[in-house]
Order: sequence, then C-alpha cells, then structure tokens
Amino acid sequence: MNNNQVLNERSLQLLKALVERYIQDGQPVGSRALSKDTELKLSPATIRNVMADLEDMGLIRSPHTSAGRVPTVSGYRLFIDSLLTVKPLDSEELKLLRKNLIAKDNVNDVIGIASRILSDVTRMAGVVTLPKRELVSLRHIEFLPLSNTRVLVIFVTNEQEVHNKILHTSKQFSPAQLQQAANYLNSVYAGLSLAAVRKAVLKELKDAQEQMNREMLDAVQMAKLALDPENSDEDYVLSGETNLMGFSELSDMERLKELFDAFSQKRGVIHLLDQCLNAEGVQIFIGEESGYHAFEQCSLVTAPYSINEQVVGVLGVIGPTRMAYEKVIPFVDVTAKLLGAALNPKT
Amino acid sequence: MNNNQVLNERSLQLLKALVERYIQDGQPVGSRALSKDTELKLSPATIRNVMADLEDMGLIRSPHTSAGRVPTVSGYRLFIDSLLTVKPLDSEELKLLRKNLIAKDNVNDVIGIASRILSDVTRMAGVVTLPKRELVSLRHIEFLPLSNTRVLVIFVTNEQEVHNKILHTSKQFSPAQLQQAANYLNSVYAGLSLAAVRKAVLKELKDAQEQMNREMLDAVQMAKLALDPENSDEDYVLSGETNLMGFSELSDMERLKELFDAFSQKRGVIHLLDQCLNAEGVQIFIGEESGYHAFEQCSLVTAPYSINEQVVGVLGVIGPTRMAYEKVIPFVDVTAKLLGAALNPKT
DNA sequence: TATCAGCACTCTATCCTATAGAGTGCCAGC
DNA sequence: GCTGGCACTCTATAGGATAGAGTGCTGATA
Repeated sequence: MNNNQVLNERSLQLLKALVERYIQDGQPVGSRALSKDTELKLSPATIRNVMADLEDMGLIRSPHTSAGRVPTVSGYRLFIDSLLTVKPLDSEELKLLRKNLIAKDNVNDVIGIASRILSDVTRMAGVVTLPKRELVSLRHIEFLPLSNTRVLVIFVTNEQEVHNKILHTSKQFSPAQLQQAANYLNSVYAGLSLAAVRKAVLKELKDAQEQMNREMLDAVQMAKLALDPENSDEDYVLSGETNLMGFSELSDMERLKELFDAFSQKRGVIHLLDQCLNAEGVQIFIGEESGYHAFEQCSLVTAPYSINEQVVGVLGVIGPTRMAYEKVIPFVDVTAKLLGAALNPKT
Repeated sequence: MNNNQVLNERSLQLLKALVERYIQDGQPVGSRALSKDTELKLSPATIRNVMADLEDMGLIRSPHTSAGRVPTVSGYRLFIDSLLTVKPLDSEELKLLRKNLIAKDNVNDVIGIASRILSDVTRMAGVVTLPKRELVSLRHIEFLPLSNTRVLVIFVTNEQEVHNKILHTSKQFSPAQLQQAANYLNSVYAGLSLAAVRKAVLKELKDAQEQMNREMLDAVQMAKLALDPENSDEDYVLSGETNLMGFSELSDMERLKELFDAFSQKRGVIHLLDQCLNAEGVQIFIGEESGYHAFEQCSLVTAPYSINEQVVGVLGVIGPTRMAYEKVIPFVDVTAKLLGAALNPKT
C-alpha cells in the first residue's frame, strides 16, 4: 500500500461505482463494466489506470490476474464513511416495524420480535442484546421465603421486566422480616440503576455497620447477595442465522462452523456488541475489523437502543461484507429507536 | 421389495457386519471387505448372493453399480431392534455425568449442562426439553401487585423452578386481598400438577360460582388466568448443533439450512420429542421415520426423564443416521436417569 | 444344492489437455 | 491525459483416457 497517490473526485466516484456494482452482483468488477456503469465517459483503459491506483492504495484488489477488482476492507470503510448515499427507509418496512414493535408484558417477547424483524427484512441475521441489568433501574424488590435459609428475591425493573433469583442466606428469616427488608430497600433505592444500587449497598455496608439497626443491615446484606452480578447474565437473541447459509462467501463449511460456534458461545459476540453501547448511533464492523476470526467474512451493523434516554442494549444485523449498507444502516437505526420506544414504560 | 426370501442366521450376521462396517467408515461396503470382516469363511461371490437377497428385501441398497452396499432405513431398523450389541457405558463418561449433572438452584442450568454433555460426549447435537409445566407440580403460588390492574404471579414448582407472569385483572386488588388469594390457593392446590390445578380450577368456577365467597372466587379466577397455557411455553435447549456441520452426509447446504431452520422454529422438533414422552425407555427415529423432511439424513435417539417418577421431559441426541448407536443408546439412557435425579428436589 | 473362481461389465473418480472467455498491463498515437 | 490495440495471464469448462472398485452371472466343484 502506497499513499502518495491522490484520491481525486474521479477516483472516488469510480470506487463508489465499483463497490456498488460488486455489492449488487458479487462478481469482481472489470474495467469495461465500470466504464458502462458511470456517467463519466471514460474508456476501459483509462479506468484500468485509475483502478491500478486504487489497488496501490489498498482500496481494491484483484482475486487473480484476469478477474476484475473487489473492494478491500479499507475500500468498504471509505465507501461507507464518505461515499455512501443512504436510502430513506422503505415505507412498508416502517409500517411493519410500527405494527409489530410494540410494548408487551414480556420484554423478551419484544426483543425476540425485534430480532426477527431485523433478520426477516434484511434476509441476514438479526441480533438484539437483552437490556443490561446493570443499566436498568430498580422499580421494586420483594423477598419470598422458600425453605430454611433459601429466599426467593424478585425484582421488577424499569422496563417492567421481572427477574428472580434464589439466595442462600446465612440465617433464617421470618416472612415479616423479609417484608420489612423489602420495604426498606424499596423506599431507599427504587428508581436507581441496579449498578448504582449495588454501589450504594456496598458503601452502606462498609461505612455504617455499627450505626445501622439490625433489620436494615439484614436488608442491605440481602440486597448485596441479590444484586451480585455473578456469571454475567448477559445474553442476546439471534434470529435468521440460517439466512447466512445462503451466501456464497460464507459457503465454506469450516468458516460457517466457526461462525455458528461463535454464535452459540456468545462470549465473543457479546463483547463485540458491547463495544457499540457507547457509540452515538450506527456503528459498523467490516470483516476483520471486528477482530474475530469467525467474523472475517462478515460485517456487523449495530445501533444502541435506550430506555428513558439511558442506553441499555444494542441491536444489529450480521451478514456478508457484501451487503446493501445503504438500506441496512437506516433500517438498523430506526429499529433501535422503535425498540427503545416499545420498551419504554408507559407510566 | 420382495419378502418371500428367508432371513436366516447367516444373512442377519452379514447385515450386522455390513451396518457396523458402514457406521465405522462411511464408505459403501463391498463383498470383499465383508468377507474379511466376518468369521464366516465365505467367498466374496457367495456374499454377493446374500447381499443381492438383502437388497431384494429392502435392507440395503447400492448407490450405484460399482459401489458396495449401504444400509437402508429398514436395514438400520432391523439392526437396531434385533442385531445391535449395546456397549456398556464408558466409565469416564459416567464419571463426567456424575460430576456435572448435579442439582442447581436454576433448573435451566441443569438442563443446559445435560444438553452440553450430550453433545460433547457424542460429538453430535444434544437436545433436552424443559420440564413440561403441565406435568410439574405446584409448590407455592404468590401474587404481587404491580400497578392498578396488573398483578405479578409467581409460582414455584416441584423442581424448585420459579415461573412468573404478569396478569391483567379486571378489577383492582389490595395487597391484602392478593395475599389472601394466594393463601387460599396454596392451601388447596399445593402439590398437584399444574394441569390438575387448572382442571380443578375450571371445575370450581363452573360448579360453585354462587356458593363461593367473594375472596375465594377472586383467587380461583386469578389462578385461572395464571395457569392459562397460552402460546405453548414449550421449549428445549439444543447444544452442539455445529457438530453436525462436520458430517459429510449433512454437508449439502440446502439440507443443512433446512435442518437448522427446523432447530430454530422449534415447533417440529418439539412435536417429535413429545412423541417420546410416553415411551418406556430409549426411542429412536431413523432418517425419514421422523416424518420431517429436514431430518431425513438424521437419526434421533431419545429418552424421557422424570421428576418424582413423573415423566416431565425428553432428552436426546441428533446426528447422522450413520452413528454409533451401540454407544449413543446407553449414554442417552443413563443421562436421562441422572438428569431426573439431579432435578429431583432433595426435600 | 451350496459354494466359489473367473470374467465381462458398469460406474466413478481422477488426471490431462484443449479451448474459450474475461480482464489486465503496457505502449504508442492522438 | 486519454484511448485503441495487443500480448499475456488466469480461470472455468468440457472432453477423453485410464485406473480402480465392485457387481452379476456362469459354469465347475464337492
């Protein structure tokens, strides 16, 4: 790669045409085809010169001597960042989103629907992370005695989701004691994010052990157990993975297995998606940019979604690098916004 | 297919050898190989005669003239039902099961572990259905007011699993009323299976509308809502699907996509597994026997598992028809028993 | 009558070669 | 700086030859 070339208007226009053409039909693009595609009246020979320059700059490459050129990751990156003309969202698709992406009693249902719509519309794989518990705020907490030292803790969060967990306490509590503990916690902590609650709880335990009365101490200690993040309960809902089996660039079984393994391990995918939590809007990983070998032939288009203006999760589309970015990007963007809206509690 | 042939001892012995050989190395088995494999001192020519008979009977077939023979579904069926010599369980595998398949607070964790062990050990796909709510018995029910007419119902079942659901009630209840309703239900119905509870509840509503006091009626009506089976919450945990990508008989992308689609739709797979709920022990579907096109190249080896001697779910292994049944069958069998043990409440 | 050696036949898989087609790089002329 | 022309390269495809595996059948044998 050699950067003392100039990327003038014409080269960019040709790069754009090449990427668009390649995305459209998946074949390496030759100079003759490009000459016909653009309104610049240039002969194939001239275009070949420009293409040689683009290749020097590492933006395109040729699979072999007598094939045309295909975009490299840098080529796609430049295309997406500077050349792409995003298409407005299809009104049918918007209608579909508005019709189906609505509030439900069960958050998982909404997440599942979002994931499915993403995959159905794009005909690629859709992924939506569950709202991060950490970031979601506590609405209500409750303790139920199960047996001896086992206590069921139930907490209702911001987005009307109910979580439960079984605690093993060091001593036995009466139902009344548990009720009292819950009352205390609700009065003090309701409305804070779970992360904030945990932080406050830890502080309280550290600062005020002696001054606290017995009941409050019990309550706080139980809250500590209840909010223990434990083995990251982070998860996502994936849909339409099988759509990826149709793409020729992913038809190598080794690769495909690696990709699907990554999907079921979840760890790597979650890590990748987490990187998009703080992005302003749509963020894109092209091929090897993700840093995961399994995703080398794939691109990931993501957008964070929010509840009450607080980002709590990420959704996105996974497909071959050769995808219709100009349609996928706005679609992912809007879906994220509408998912946030559907998850916002109405009260 | 023509059945006026006689299946004598020798033919069966040869069929057995052929299936075993084919399972071992996946190549069509020729007369010469079979002649060496068996201790019957028969020349390839004689064996060819027998093979022609077996082919007439529809037990084996030849992919083309100059290939050997492979078993048909009927051939596999006969092999499994009458010829198979099941191997005792490997002690390492038993140790693995005993070590990992132990009681946990969370049923889903245990199910997940079982599924993973099934796939890891067999290097095929493992599947375990969640315990059917219907069949599991009620231990404890609780109502929590959420807001206005929304009530959170929580029920703890037999296997220590906690389920929750949001009800929309027609009128508003005070916490005390909800507590009273729960008390009533717990005193009357605890210990029955959810299906039995629902049945009793419906009967009560029908019979005794007038005689009942107001509170009990409310309680029963709420129970009815809570136990509504709704969109079948039946589900399963699948592991190691990607193992199936390694098998040459499943390497056709069309087929593979169909199979994975079936996995994510779940409906068909659940229906198939449900058929095994009432089987006495291990049940096997070979290829097209399942009745699902997606599974045409696959076999499914299943066994039901029980909690408190009540069958509540099914587990199994999915792999190519050409699998080591003599090892898989006992393994699935034992795993089902140990899963049942791990799910049994200790009290 | 059951078994078996021998043989002609069939089908597949593999390798080699030839050929057409697509696309390039470079050069010389405008 | 652009372009037509041309030699060159590489791929994909088809055809043909060959080796190998395995079969079915026949006629001989015990």
